Amino acid sequence: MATIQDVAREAGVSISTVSYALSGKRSLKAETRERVLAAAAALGYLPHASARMLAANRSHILAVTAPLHPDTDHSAHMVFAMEVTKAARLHDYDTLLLVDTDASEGMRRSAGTALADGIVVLDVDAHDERAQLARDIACPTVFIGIPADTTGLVCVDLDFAAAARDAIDALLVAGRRNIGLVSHPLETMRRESNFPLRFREGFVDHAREVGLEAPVAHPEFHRAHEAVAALLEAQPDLDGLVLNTTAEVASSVTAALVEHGRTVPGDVSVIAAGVTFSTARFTVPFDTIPLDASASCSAAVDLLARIIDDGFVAPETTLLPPTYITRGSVVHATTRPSEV
Amino acid sequence: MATIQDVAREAGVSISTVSYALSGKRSLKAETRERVLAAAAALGYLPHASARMLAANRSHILAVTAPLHPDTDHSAHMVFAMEVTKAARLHDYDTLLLVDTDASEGMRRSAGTALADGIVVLDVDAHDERAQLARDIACPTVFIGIPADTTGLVCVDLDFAAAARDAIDALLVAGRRNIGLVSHPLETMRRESNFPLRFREGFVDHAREVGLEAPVAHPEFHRAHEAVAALLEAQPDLDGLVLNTTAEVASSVTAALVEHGRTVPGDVSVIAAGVTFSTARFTVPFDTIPLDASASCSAAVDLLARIIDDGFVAPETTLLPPTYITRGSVVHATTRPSEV
DNA sequence: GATGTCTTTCGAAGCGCTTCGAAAGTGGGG
DNA sequence: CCCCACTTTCGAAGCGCTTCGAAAGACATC
Repeated sequence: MATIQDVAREAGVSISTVSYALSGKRSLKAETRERVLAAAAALGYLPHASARMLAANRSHILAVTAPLHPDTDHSAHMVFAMEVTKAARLHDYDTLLLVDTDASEGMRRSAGTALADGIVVLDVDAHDERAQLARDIACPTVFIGIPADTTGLVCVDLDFAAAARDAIDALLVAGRRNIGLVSHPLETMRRESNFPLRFREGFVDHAREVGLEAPVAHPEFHRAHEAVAALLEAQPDLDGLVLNTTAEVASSVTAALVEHGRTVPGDVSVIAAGVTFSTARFTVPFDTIPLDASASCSAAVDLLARIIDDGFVAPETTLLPPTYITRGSVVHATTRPSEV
Repeated sequence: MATIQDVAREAGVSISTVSYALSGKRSLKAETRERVLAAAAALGYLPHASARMLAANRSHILAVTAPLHPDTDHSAHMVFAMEVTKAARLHDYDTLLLVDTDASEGMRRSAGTALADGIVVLDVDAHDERAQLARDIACPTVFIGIPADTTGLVCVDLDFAAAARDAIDALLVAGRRNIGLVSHPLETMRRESNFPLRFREGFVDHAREVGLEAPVAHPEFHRAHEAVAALLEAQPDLDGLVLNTTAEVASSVTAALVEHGRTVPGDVSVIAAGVTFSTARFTVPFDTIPLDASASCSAAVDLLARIIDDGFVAPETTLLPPTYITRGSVVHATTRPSEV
């Protein structure tokens, strides 16, 4: 491996000149800079990562902590880890993956050894132990997700409550007033995974505000049919459905409704909200208010990079505004084919 | 952050003594070692990662390259990345995640800057560009998966051909002779993702060896029904089915067979082989010859650690023997309920 | 008492880079 | 022709650790 020494010799300059030519942190005569760059290219020079880290006191590494719960959706997990990694590369950071039991211990370790310049926390529970940890260690940290107590933290997430409100409003505009929510399994809620709670709360609150009775179902894995049955029991005139649930359940909802003699979107209009999966390939593609991993991760990493690079003091919570994607699963009540 | 200097002062010894006390690379008087350890603990000392890397010329970091193809199964992807990470921790390595377009460029970068001590390559195609890259860069690399040309590489994977043979043999033992294979989408095959090819080849070869006609279906995403129809067309007496396919297709196979008037396992016995997902929650749980991510990743990381630490010269390919999990989806042909 | 052998600890070099301060070179104004 | 300001480049310190060689001390042997 070529070192900065080799480049200096090749270009006939000192190593500090090489360093400045490559970093651009001081001005050099254009001709010198080019000679250095040419020499570096000729030798295939890449700076030694640890030497650079040590001297500059910056690792250009972000740690990503992604613990594993029994109900963790591996697919969503990976998407977030990947999106963080992609966003990080745009700021010239690499990402260290901390999983499993190592999510907390690794966070302490990578901060304590100065291995990581910053930390991105994924899959945040309401009472996540990593919240206190983040306060204790002196390492810039951004949460994707919002724990119960955000004091002293920096958190980024989709505004799930707004997403729930938007979903209800979209159904109201379509003349739907008997609206149900298919939420996540109770096990997930019990663990206080934060976003299903925030979504449900936003849903229930807004329903009350606009004067709706709005039942909520919490189907177990793959139990779409039972969820639909439960909602129809509570609300026989169900004409609007909000899905904040797993891909498995969502993909079976249309079939379940059909089995109960309801058409989609005529009898029941459906919106998937706060979900990471796409409904584009479903029998009936649903209007979606996505939890856009790319957007959340970009926002989080951008923030983190600013904190690390510029000492930016970020607000405790940054809520990303929801966006609405129309796919045709919401139609106005008067146009219901079944009423013909 | 406390440095080794602080520990040395606290313990009243030189920094080299601290280093040896912590690394154990030279013998010290027991009392001295304990004094040093106590001082280190009291100060909450953690060695500065980059300083250690620079001095020891070892980063204790493994890079994991996981590119993204359109048909990539995120879930399986994450499981592998996580299992590599877990296995790496057992050898005191952290893992750097390289995704997307960065899979190749990042491999070059992390090797060229000495950021990583070794590389684990995931999701290997038959003609993967990372194979040549691995030969070019001087960095220990292990492939999980087997490219077409393994010259000069180190590859670890489930013995898919053996898994296919075992699946056929298990069905033969159960008196089944009209056996079909549900394989992956043609798009996946075309990309030459290696394991579906190796499985299919093992299947076709062994079927020929034992004198079976054995049709193969390549359903697109979610098209289990069509695959079953195609196989029944080719083989109306189908009584054995091997699944080396996606979780979505596998989970719908039983329903598709039932729609064609076939019971499982009576009329058609089914084995899922070379798959990462569990069939435990399926309507009929299938006998499985799993592609065990944990086993593959452990084997790969163990190998890589030995190569890095001891200069071990590993064989080009290490095929892991398949294991058979019985779940009741294979019964002997004479016991078919439908023949009653 | 000198020599050799162990054990235990220390000092210092060096890993490859960044960065500060200063030296060397250049040119305009007095 | 000297001085000053500016540009351009260099030298050296230092980041925190590992590791080699050697010093210092203890003890047995001749």
